[in-house]
Amino acid sequence: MKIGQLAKITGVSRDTVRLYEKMGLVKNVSQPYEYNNYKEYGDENVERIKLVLDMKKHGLKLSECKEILDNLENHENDTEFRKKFLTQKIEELDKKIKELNALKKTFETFLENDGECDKQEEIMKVKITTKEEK
Amino acid sequence: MKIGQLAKITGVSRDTVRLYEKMGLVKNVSQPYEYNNYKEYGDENVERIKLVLDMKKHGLKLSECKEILDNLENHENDTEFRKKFLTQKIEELDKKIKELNALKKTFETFLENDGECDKQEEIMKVKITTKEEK
DNA sequence: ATAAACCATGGACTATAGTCAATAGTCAAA
DNA sequence: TTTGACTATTGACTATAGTCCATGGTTTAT
Repeated sequence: MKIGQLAKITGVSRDTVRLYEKMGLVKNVSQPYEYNNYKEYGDENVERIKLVLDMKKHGLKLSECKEILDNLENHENDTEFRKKFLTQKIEELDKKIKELNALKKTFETFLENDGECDKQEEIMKVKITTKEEK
Repeated sequence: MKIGQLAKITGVSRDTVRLYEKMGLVKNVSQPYEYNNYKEYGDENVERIKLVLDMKKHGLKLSECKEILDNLENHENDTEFRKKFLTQKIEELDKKIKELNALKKTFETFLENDGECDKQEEIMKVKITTKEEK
């Protein structure tokens, strides 16, 4: 498929596809054909980009996404490696989920304490402590 | 407290504190004292920065963190507003948690399918489809 | 056939979130 | 008292993740 179609399907801009291509997140791209100078993008790039967007959404930077894609693709037959690698990634996700739940709880505490102020008194109130003396 | 102490407690650099101060994430900062040109930072900034780091970790940008802090601090007595606002933030967190769980499931699928290839064949295999003809 | 929409490439530009260096003054410990 | 650590401010620099533009060629629909 051509770049425009790939961009459209995945919902990113052509420029973004080109950036991802340069970074190695989009692969299996043909050389520009002689007869029209256009390039052909392998279909798997749809899934690659979607996975990248998914990971990016949760704070992974593109270099980290690349590392993950590379590790999975470069060890297709090394079951041991993949198992270790994926298990680790899953653990990292679990950690993130826990953190998010903690943050959620923080907000819920703010909510609960409203009306009967308590914790947000500490945290959210601007105490104007103008120390002018030494 | 002075900037160095605030930085140390929260684990960010002095420069970061200064940046946050300029952005309004760190507040209640005195003018530089005449006798030594140093500034005094209110203690609440510890909690503010910690909350910012917590939110940042999950993809919120500083401007969004500021919006949240501002909304909470500027509506201390508007229980209705706070309730609506916090409820919405909590919903957003829930959405993120769901997304993370989905991503986790994706990785778990990769893991399960190892050995008996299946889905990752589609996604992870580089099919070298070198189309040279029109 | 011609305009609109597409493609490739390169470079400039933007926003975000910092970090670093220069300058200059202050504090604290040896 | 002098060195090292701290502070303020400004501006430059960095990395990340794009976007936009210019140029020039191609394809497609009218």
